[in-house]
Amino acid sequence: MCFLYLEILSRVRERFTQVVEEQFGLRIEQPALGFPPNADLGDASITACFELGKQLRQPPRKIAESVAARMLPMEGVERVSVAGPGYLNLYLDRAALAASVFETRAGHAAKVTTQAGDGKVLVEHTSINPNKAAHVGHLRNSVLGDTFARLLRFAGRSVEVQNYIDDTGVQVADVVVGFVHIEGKSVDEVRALVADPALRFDYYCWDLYARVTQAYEQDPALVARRLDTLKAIEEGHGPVAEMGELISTAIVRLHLQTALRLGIRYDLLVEESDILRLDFWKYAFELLKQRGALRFEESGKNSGCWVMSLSGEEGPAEAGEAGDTGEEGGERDVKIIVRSNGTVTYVGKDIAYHLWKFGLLGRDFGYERFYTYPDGHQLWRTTTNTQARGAPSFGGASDAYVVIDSRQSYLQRVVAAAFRELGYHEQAEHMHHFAYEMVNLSLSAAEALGIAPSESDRQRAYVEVSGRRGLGVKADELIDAVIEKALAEVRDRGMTSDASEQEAYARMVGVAALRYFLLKFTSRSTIAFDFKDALAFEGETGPYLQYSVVRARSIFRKAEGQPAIDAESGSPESAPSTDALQTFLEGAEGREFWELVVLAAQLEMTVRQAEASEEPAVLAKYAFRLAQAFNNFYHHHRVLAEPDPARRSFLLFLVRLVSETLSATLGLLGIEVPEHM
RNA sequence: GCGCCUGUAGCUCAGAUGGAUAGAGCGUUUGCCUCCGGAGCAAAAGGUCGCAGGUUCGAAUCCUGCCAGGCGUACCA
Repeated sequence: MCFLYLEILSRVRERFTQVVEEQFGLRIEQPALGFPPNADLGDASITACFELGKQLRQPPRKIAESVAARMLPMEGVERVSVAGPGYLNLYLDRAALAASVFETRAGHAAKVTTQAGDGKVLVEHTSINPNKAAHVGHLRNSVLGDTFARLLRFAGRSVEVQNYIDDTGVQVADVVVGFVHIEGKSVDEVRALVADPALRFDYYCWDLYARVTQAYEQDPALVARRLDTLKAIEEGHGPVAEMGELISTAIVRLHLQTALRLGIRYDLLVEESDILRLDFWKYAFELLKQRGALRFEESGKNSGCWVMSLSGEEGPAEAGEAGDTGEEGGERDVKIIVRSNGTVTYVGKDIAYHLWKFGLLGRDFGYERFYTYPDGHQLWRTTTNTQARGAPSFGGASDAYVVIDSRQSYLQRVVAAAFRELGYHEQAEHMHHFAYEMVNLSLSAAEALGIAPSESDRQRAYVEVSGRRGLGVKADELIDAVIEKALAEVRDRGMTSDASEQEAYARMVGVAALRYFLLKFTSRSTIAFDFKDALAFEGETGPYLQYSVVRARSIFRKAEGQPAIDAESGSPESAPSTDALQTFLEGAEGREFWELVVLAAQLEMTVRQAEASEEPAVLAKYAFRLAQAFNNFYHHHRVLAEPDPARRSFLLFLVRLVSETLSATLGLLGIEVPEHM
């Protein structure tokens, strides 16, 4: 029997619903639950009696009292009480919950899946234009996507991570223009640059891209070259296309390495060029026309275009919109999908891609092995050769998350609207735009980078990152800086003199600092990037979390070395007896221990909340609260010096339970824990 | 103009489905190593939750209107 919070709460709901139905003949859906402000008032509470009071025209407290009398017996719940104007508070069976959490964390119990988990979930993230080095904003995307994928897996879902590569877009074309028309380089010369070990090709392109953007402003002829170049790249043959391919593949490989430094991996790279060359759009276009989702404009400003109507995009719910009889006559809410010259817009390609994601296109890519990760994990890439065999089955998902910044909301809504127009309402519901806000530069960060803020920048107190202008913090430079700082700390503390160990620890600490920094903000919050905050190792930071686990593990290491402590209690394989647990979890001091157990028991519930709200920060905050609670405990109780063996055994059990929970949580955040730090 | 988002402590931010005394980190001030690791612990100070109404047993949270910011609304991607 499992007593983790998630299960207990659903049992409580069930029971409450049942009792209310028996007693009042009223069927309620999802009774409201809450958490009391402190453990004296209980471990969970039902707040539904207030709502019921209205319906039954009775005082909530009276209802709560009459229901309370019949809630028990219930597995996992020891006591029920009524408080205040009508809270129904539940006191859990402390020994049972503690033992259950321990069994689960120690891997003795079956892993809890927090939901039904039918079908594959696809998470698309990173998707950086392959024409320059990645910057902090891209890191936010990747870390959010990667963390979300990790917690979906924990929740029992089968997850496929895709990275969309816009290898035929204007941004790649711009860099090609730079090489060809500004630097006068040949394909071979660019190839030599890529191969040059002394040169960071992505940094080189970062600068070149900024130069090209500037050059466009001074030389209109160059803008014409840009169009030719884009066309050649889209068509896919000739030296220009070859150079585009060369650049984008080289940059993608560098982006993969950057992501890998933070522990981020992918399953599949989807290339836009393959979507074009396999005519995915043609099939999507046919489908859209067949089902009347697109309309050809014979006249007006959009004459010659295929457009999609966006009115009523929120589904059939809003029938009563009589207001727009104005001069535009509803023409306002249309989106051009096919231009008057016959070419398809970005949204069109995205519609085709998403149809494929859900297995609705009736077509598939070819696949080739692209990269093997150090741990053997295979990364695939799409190709036009659909005859190749041996690849796993990609796509065909039942849920798709797209991690893109919030500026893309409109386009995401257009894709969903297209699905509804096609009659795929179910799939439209399962398309999730995982939106997040930008990373800007704080004034001090801008200053550190030698960027002079404009007057309006000063007023807003931040500077916008701009790849186009070459303004921003390069991802690798930031990772270098944070690891370098961590290395200095690790050396200072002298935990090890082995240089390669020091480097390994510094890498883990630096990555933890950076990942946690990017995760602790909710995605709706704009980050004003500041070096001081991002490089902090104290307070609410990744290293603080790691440190907590390191301390806990250090106790076990020392415990094993003490002959007075037997192997069993030194590293408890099983929980203490029920009697012992009850004894130590009672009373004023027991309450302190109990609060730790409760917190640890809430991991699954927290993961579910993070998943449902599409908010990894929820999990990050949970990790911090758990670490704080543990550090507090650590400071107030000496485990190894405890003279009473039974009590020492219990304290070890508690340390084990919490540290296992915390390291599991850190795993979900992509944070590794070094042995020393 | 229309649409979406944001406004909480000096600074940076949490506050799921309305719930019990609005929290944390940083910074400031002050304590704590005879004790398993001080990247730590504890305490103090710091709040008209942008403003004004409304809904109800109860509002930082929901509704309306203002104010201030951001983003979007391309035959760009």
